[in-house]
Amino acid sequence: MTGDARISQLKPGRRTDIRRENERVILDAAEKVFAEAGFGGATMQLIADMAGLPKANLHYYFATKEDLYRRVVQQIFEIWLNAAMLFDAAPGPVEGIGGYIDAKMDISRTHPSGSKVWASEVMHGAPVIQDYLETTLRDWTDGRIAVIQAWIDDGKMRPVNPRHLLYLLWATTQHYADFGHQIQTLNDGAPLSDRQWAEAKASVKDMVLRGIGAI
Amino acid sequence: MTGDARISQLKPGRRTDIRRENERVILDAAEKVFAEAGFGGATMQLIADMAGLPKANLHYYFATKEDLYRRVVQQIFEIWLNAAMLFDAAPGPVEGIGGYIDAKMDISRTHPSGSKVWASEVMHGAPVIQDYLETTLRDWTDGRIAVIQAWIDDGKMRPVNPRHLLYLLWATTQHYADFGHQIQTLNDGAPLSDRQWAEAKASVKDMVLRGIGAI
DNA sequence: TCGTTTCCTGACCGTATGGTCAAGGTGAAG
DNA sequence: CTTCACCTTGACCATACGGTCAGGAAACGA
Repeated sequence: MTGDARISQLKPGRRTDIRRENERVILDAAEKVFAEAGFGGATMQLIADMAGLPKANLHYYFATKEDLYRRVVQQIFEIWLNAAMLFDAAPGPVEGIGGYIDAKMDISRTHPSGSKVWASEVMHGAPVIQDYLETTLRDWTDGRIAVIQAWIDDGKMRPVNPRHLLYLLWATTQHYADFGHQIQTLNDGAPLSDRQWAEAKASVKDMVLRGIGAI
Repeated sequence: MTGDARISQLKPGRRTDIRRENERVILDAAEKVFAEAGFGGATMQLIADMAGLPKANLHYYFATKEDLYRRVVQQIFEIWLNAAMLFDAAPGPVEGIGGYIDAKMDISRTHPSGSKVWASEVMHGAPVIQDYLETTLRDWTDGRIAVIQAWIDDGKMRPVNPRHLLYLLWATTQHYADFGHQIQTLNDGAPLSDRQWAEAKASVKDMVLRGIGAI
């Protein structure tokens, strides 16, 4: 009880470390609770319990529930963007889009809560991250459309509509996180095994890359 | 639109008509509010305002918020199932899957709120419709997998994993409803026009049917 | 007309929630 | 040891929410 395993710092124990560590714990708990209950259904008490901290302590680090939620969504957005970089260094659609599918599928498996929070936020009209949609996401989308168009112009894939290809990629890869519960239910209640995840990734890549004439 | 002209009965004014009409108005309002705010974020007062009825009147027709929500979700589930019938009467994947994509895309356009409520329900672990997932949806899925497998065996399409093909279809078509706000934002803030919807449907069908070697 | 069933609704209630606060704890620097 | 900035938290508060209820208004059938 006294030996709190929360902080495993050995040497520094700096104040900033306490802050960083607690913010980390709270954000992780909040991501789960927001994903499972939605913004309205989530309660600060629930998040506090899951974080193993008293509720008042959350308000010391995050002024309001909305502030906490905003931080969670921003965190997810960065993960999306990082995964998106695979697109650029690729010589063609097989590596670029194939790698993007791999990355997004991996994220759906490792960060399902984040994906759900993002989906929920967008479904509710993106009250918190509307500006991100209008700036960062739009710019990124335009850039990727240009890359795909270049591949098309180079004859590396069929002339498909790049925008709707992106939507198909987003939809399909995130489906394995957002609708993970439905997929699990249709899998006799068991989470997808390593083998099944590999099969899912291979199937998606196969259908998409064939669909765009890249293989 | 849920006009405020609640009761436009001229002749019969039957009791059952009053009940039916008010339930209709309430369910429509509830679908919108649940879609926009989630179950937790939705309030009976909000639904009442949108329905143009006093809150106490909602509780006359629907005992609890959860009852009302349950009815909304069931209503959506039936729409899904109806659209799914197109699958059966088709001689091959071009008509069957192509028609299914058309139908699902149309639903995404005409019933975006319903799709969002369904998505939200599943994302939160399907607390209300878990039994539907385990029975009706599972049976339907197994049946469609058999149909697709038969098409594959008949050489009408490439041997893809039918289950993951279904997931790709669900994900992509519902994406246009669930992420409609994001799509609209990336479309300069304007809803997709008739022409753009047609382009979306054509693009999805083209990529999918090519991906499975049906065309 | 009267009686009965159904519908309508303002006022009310217990509870749970987001948020506040003041008092106390903690650790490092001087 | 003292100081001081930072961290912790039980207790508390105002509000908003889901739900209740009693009493009245319509809508029928007879």
